[in-house]
Amino acid sequence: VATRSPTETAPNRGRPRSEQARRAILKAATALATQGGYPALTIEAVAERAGVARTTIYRWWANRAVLAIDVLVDIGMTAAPPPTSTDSLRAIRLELRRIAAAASGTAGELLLALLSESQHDEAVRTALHERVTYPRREASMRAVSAAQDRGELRDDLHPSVVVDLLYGPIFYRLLMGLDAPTERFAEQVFDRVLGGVGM
Amino acid sequence: VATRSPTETAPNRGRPRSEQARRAILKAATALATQGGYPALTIEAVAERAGVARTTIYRWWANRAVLAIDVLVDIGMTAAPPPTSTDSLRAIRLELRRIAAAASGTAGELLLALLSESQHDEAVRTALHERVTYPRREASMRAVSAAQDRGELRDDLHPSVVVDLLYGPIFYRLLMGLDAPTERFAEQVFDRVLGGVGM
Amino acid sequence: VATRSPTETAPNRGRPRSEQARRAILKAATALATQGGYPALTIEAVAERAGVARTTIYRWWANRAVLAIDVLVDIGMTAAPPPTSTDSLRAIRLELRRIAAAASGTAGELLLALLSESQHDEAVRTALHERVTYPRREASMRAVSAAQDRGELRDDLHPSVVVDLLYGPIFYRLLMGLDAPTERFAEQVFDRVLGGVGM
Amino acid sequence: VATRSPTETAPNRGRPRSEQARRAILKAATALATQGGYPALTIEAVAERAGVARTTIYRWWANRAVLAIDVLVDIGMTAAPPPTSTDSLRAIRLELRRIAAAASGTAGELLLALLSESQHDEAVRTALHERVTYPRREASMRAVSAAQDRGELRDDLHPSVVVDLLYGPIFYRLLMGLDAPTERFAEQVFDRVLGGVGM
DNA sequence: ATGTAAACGAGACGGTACGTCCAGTCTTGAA
DNA sequence: TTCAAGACTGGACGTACCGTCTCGTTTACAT
Repeated sequence: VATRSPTETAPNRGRPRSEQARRAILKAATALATQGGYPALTIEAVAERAGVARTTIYRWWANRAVLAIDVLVDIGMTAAPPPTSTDSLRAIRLELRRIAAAASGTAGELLLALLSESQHDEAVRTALHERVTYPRREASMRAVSAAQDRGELRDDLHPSVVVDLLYGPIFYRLLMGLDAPTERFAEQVFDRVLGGVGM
Repeated sequence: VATRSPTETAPNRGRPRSEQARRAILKAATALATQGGYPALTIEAVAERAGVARTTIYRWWANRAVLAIDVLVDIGMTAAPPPTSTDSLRAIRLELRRIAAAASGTAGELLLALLSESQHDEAVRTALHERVTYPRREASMRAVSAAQDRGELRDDLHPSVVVDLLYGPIFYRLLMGLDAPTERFAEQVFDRVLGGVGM
Repeated sequence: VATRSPTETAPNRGRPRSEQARRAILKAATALATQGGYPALTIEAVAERAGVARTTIYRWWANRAVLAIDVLVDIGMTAAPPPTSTDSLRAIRLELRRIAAAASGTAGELLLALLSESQHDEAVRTALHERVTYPRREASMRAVSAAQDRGELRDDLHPSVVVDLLYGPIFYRLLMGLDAPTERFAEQVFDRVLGGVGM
Repeated sequence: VATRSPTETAPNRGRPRSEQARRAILKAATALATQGGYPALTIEAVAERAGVARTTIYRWWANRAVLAIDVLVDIGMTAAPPPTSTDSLRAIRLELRRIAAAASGTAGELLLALLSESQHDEAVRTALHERVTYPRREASMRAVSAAQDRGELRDDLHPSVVVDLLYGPIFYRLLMGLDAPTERFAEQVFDRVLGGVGM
């Protein structure tokens, strides 16, 4: 969870940041987002609930969007910890199920809102990619690449294409508000992407 | 393009609705959305640009979200008219390319914003599904179903799963702000979904 | 009591200004200023007390200073109505007593605060002069001028000098926070300015 | 120039106060006030300009108002040093001219702001009187008293009334933002207060 | 020489009010 | 009835300073 770094000049100058306040803010923000989604995650409400001054929030988070990113990362880390052994296709299949299960809640909601926000805020876009999108995506791509090397997958495809084929359908259902992606659906996707749907 | 219907009491009483105003509003809204996306599409700005009173907009559109839906439909109809002959897999392949080409612009941006909005507004969610999501989705599902009947596709899969496998990757790239989905990518997706990526 | 004029285009367009709101605002502002002086006269407090939205205040008053001017004028008009018959020296003597009596309260306090504010806000300075300072000052100068014409006063002095000699001591005590100018003091001032203090 | 006294327990314990810092603060504060008046005299700006921590300012000055008083005294001492020989009417006439010349600048501006502030801050009011208002006023009153004893002035007037008659018009013009009091005006005032304006 | 008390630099914190932007509603007169 | 105009309520924003607090660091006197 990375916020603005404590104004980096000398290492230990000035009053140290209040860890307590930071935690209270994040906790309050998470609670609010869980209950009312992104619209409920106002700086004002967070400040009140955390028992913290509004200015204290602004000192560390530039706006509510980047605070929401921290909340999203927090939730995501808990609900679907990033895959550790990304070296096999099996790991991807598992990860797929986890994502499907985890994302159909506050996490998915926040993600959607932030993606929308990120279209007009460079900083949000960057943060979202660096802290949410890319880490998992690249782990997956490495796994795909390894599988290609082992001869388990066609190697005439860029790994990103394979990753998109796998994750795309899950997030499609999620973001478009279609039927929620079940774990069963995730498994079907995995199997059919590997085997194809043609005769 | 469906707005509120002219308050239905007696058929033709009072001043008739100004068709000109309706068009001016939609045109202004489209222009604003094209330039600055959803955040620029404020009722205030639309009213000024269309030379129309704010009240007039609210008389016909419940809020800015549903106005944006009309804009989205307008743009979508032009950029990627809904498939006419949905009876062959070829048609889906073509549709896929069209979507990939069309959605990487104002349309995709608006869609994302509206999806975000729809999470806390029942009416928006319904309108978005009825006027944007379902029509195309159901046409695609019928095409898949027909292909299954003709024995061109495995028939142990629900058509919706196949549709998600095809459209998912495209919209995934689009909505997540990854590399824009190119037409080439669309073709790869189609081919690999049919043939599989395994060895 | 002049605020921003109702956006002057066509005469009777749009929803008319709410007289009720205007009065409630002014009443609330006066009450707050009377109790806690200028510092208590915050837009926020006025809005709450008047049961009015903050934006409504800002629509008609550019900032709290010009609102305070209206309050000052209101109070001043009541406590010391501008002299009607300004044609005799007797009138000035009376006016002097009235000012001395009236200004030692909320009015004096507001005046001081506004003078301070006006030093860095052109608009406030102008409004203060046009609506508070000049009207009375010019009436007094006309009275002095008339007295000079009648031969009751030396005519080798600019009327403004005479006015300053008369009003200066009163406001000096007032603004500098010295002993409050009593009516007795006002009379002494008048008499000694006319007769001199020398032997 | 009186600030808080160095926490008085044991006589000479701990690190001694930095005279250099004190001077830097006062110099910075004066510069800021000269340029932008009282509003520019923020603790934050002073601290930065003086290269000093905000805490250091607060250690010696209770708030920005009393710091401003020190600035005012500094400026006043330089621009219009207090009269040395206050024993003759001539000295008052000179002092009057000096005041008129000096006060039409940063000094007058600060004075006005501080008078305003002093209305709701007992400590400021006291300090302002003790360090600015009274010293000069009492010197003037002694001079008047002496002149009365010598038979140069009517002795049926309290000296404070005479002082107000003399200084009032000058400060009236100054504080009310009327035409700046010129030295010529100061002389007229002196002469007319002694001789009267009547026929 | 060394311990200790106070000053100092830095900066986080709680807090108040500001003025702004829009949203969506209400009220009027004219078409 | 609709339309244009515009006043209204209301929520949240992000900013600027205030004055307080809590650190680590420095400095000089008193032991």
